[in-house]
Amino acid sequence: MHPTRRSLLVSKAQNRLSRPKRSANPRSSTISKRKATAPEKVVTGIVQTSKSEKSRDSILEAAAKLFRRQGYSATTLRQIAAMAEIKAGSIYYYFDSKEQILDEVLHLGLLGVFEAVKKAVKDAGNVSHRRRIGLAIEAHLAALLEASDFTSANIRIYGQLPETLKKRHRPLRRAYAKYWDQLFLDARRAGEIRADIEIVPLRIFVLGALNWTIEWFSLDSKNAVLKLARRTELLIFDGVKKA
Amino acid sequence: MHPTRRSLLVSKAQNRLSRPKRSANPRSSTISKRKATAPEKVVTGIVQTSKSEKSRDSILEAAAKLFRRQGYSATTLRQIAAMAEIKAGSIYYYFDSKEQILDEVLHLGLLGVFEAVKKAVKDAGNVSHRRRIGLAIEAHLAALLEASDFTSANIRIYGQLPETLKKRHRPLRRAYAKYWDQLFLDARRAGEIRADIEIVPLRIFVLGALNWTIEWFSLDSKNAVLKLARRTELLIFDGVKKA
Amino acid sequence: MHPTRRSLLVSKAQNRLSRPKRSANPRSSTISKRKATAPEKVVTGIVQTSKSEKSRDSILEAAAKLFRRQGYSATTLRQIAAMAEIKAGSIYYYFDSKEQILDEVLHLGLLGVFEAVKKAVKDAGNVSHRRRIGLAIEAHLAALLEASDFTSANIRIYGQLPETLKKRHRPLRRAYAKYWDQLFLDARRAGEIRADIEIVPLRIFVLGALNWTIEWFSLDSKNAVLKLARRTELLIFDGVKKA
Amino acid sequence: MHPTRRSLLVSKAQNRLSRPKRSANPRSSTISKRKATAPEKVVTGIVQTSKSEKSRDSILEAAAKLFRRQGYSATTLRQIAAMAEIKAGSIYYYFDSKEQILDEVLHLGLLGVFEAVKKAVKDAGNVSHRRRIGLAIEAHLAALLEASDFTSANIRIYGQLPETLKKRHRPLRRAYAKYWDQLFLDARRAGEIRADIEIVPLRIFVLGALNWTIEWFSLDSKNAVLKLARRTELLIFDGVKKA
DNA sequence: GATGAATGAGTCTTCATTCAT
DNA sequence: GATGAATGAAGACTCATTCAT
Repeated sequence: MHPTRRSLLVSKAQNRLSRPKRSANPRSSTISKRKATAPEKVVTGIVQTSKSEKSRDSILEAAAKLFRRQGYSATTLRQIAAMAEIKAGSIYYYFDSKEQILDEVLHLGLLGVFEAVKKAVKDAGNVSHRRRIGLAIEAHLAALLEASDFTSANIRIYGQLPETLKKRHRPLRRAYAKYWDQLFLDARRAGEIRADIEIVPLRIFVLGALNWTIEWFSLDSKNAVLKLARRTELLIFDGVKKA
Repeated sequence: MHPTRRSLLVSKAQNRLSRPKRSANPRSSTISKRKATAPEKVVTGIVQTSKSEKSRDSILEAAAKLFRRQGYSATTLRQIAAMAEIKAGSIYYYFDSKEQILDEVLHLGLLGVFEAVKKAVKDAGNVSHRRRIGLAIEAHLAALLEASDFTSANIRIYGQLPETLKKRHRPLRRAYAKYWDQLFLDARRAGEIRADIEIVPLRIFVLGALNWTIEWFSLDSKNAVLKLARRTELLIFDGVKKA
Repeated sequence: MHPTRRSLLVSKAQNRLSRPKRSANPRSSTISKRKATAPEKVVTGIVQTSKSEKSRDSILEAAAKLFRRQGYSATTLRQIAAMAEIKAGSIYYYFDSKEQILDEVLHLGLLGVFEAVKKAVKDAGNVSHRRRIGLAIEAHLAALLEASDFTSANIRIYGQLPETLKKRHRPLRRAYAKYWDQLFLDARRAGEIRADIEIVPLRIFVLGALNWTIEWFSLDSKNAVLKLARRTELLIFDGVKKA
Repeated sequence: MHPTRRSLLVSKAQNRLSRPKRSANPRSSTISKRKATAPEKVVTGIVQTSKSEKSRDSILEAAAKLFRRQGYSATTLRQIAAMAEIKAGSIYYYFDSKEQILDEVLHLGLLGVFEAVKKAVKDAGNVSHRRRIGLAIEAHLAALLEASDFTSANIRIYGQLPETLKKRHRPLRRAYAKYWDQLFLDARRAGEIRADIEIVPLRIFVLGALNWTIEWFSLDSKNAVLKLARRTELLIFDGVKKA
């Protein structure tokens, strides 16, 4: 995920995330974006993240990596701090609680796949529905297996979180599901998917097969993800039986 | 899982599980099976578990349910004790550590699906390979979604455990994977699966799709699992595209 | 320590030890001695300890050994039970509490040296004071290093016990100290010890040197204790300097 | 023990003690000594310990006092914390475990006597061997009975610790014993001790007599320790018998 | 006589969190 | 911005003790 993208995501996240710790939190993304327009940055054309923001990001990245690997409960703030190369106490300069970090990680993770998939589909232009879905599969897998740890953290830990923590993310999750349903629906309408296939079970089936890859997959060869995506598309569309 | 079955599983588990807390652990299922031959039990034909064993089992069951729901780290011994209706300290009469409980839950869970699937396949008799695989799918889903919480706990939490804890279960996991590979291999040899389908990716794909159901599925209608199994078999074999 | 002796000690201990657990405690040594006069035992002339008493004794012996080795706090009832080859719960058939076991161990230990020393001195007959003290030294060392673990347990752990537990044993301890003081006093009066030597510091010095041997000594050669005793007597009487 | 001395000891201890809790432990005495060169401290000439170090030291001091009084097992971290006037959890900011506290207490205690004795002997200058040994005796007794609780804690509890804990301290203990052996050896070579006296038993005898004083001695009069030392020297060299 | 099963109080230890500096 | 120091609540685990059988 590029810094630019990240900043965007953070800013959106910020909107729906909890109570800023201090009345005027200087690290709210609103301000950071404002800072991004500051002279010296405009010059380079690159979004320079301030030192402060770098810390904030490295906390999130460390958290994502650890959540993904060990789960939420098993991850301590000290582990996160160590990986982010700061002291545990400093985390509270950026976040109100461990829970808030989780919230942000989850949100960024979901936003990550969602936007990647949408972009892939949009960039596809005028192609067959099968191809469009194939590209969505590839984007989903890439977000999960290649990009950042945010998406994989989300997929891995979401199921085990208490209701309270899940609640906030349900709308976006539902939206993502709907997006896939639409892809399949369009394909069925266009006759590229048999009429007797029910959409929701299909989506569950497909996303399940995709998400489960975190448990087994390890990035070895160059375009492993691409190959995996192709194979998966093939299985889904053609099935396994002899014609 | 029937008590009978469970006892069997426990006894096997016992063999490979760590240091029995007391030199001669009287709660080993070996003894309980011996007890099962006592007069009054022979009459009823039902394996009566002793009070002691009931406690042990209810600890395991509670642990499985909680591990499945919240993960290993987030589950406290007090929660397990509360659900098993004993006091936390008493757990240590039956187990040496939380880790040992985990070990046993994981083992029973894996043994559970594995034996269920093997049985389903064996009982199928002389049927097509597709049918055989369909039955395996059904058995796997049933173990995961209907039977006990052991299998679902295993599937859900395994990925987040530290290496040390996973290690002990790897052999059986590998055996289970091999078992599925064989099912697919046989089907391909018999020409029921296209020759260009690679077995290992297929198995990963299929088991992923099955396992992921824990994240979404909730037992509502009567034969929900059966329907799910049929639909999944259809997707896998026929794919989604129009003939 | 011979069973006979032991029984005696136990009976005395009993008198000053705490509240019998049950109104009519069948294991009080009074009763056990009565049992010892039962026909079949009179015949053999040997004090046969009943099975019950054997358990009681082995608990005490195990406790002494463990207290000596690890201290009182670090020793668990389960360790004692294991070494006595019974189950932890059964200890409560013989003793009211861990504290009571301690009490008895301490008492037996002190009584042990005390009586051994008195006997050695009495058996010496008409000898020089130096010889008498030499024999006392030997007896003390033998009780400490050879005989049972009761005396060494006492010497080792007494200093770290809370006041409440020490209190009960103070009278006997004082009596033992007085006994040694008398030995030295007699020797001084008889001119075998210089007149300028103060008795109490001398006794502290000597007993200190003797007691400390538990920390270093290990029984290797046959009459190691005897040699140690001789050497110690020599050091005490002659000192180290050239005549 | 003076703060200065203590700091020194701590720093040496630090070197050989286990895994500092955090990569760069800021409470190492190295830093504190550096701090000691800060202006205001140079003025007073007194080593001002930082607040942090004060806590660490008071934990150690409390531990030493309690270990000495009750033994290691019987001492709880809450007791240590209470005496050090902090909360139990805070102990873990400075130490990894109760065991590490023990380790440090033991080490400081042994180092304490050892250095005190060496210093006393070195400062003695050109004196008779008897006088030198007399001074060593005095220094040993002073370390044990007057100075800190570290040495007395060491002497009292060492014998009851499990092998694992003793192991680390054996080299220094052996070195201390060797040091005394050398003192006696020199004296014997110089003809101040009879040729027939064996060194090792003599050292055991002498140190035993000295160490045992913890069990009885209580500081009452001003130069009680000095008197005790003189008396002990006299007993050792001249023995008790009439010339 | 003896024990299997259980418990409650307490132990060491961890950890999110706070806050003065 | 950042951290060193501290804390309280909770976690896993231990242990003396109890008691029905």
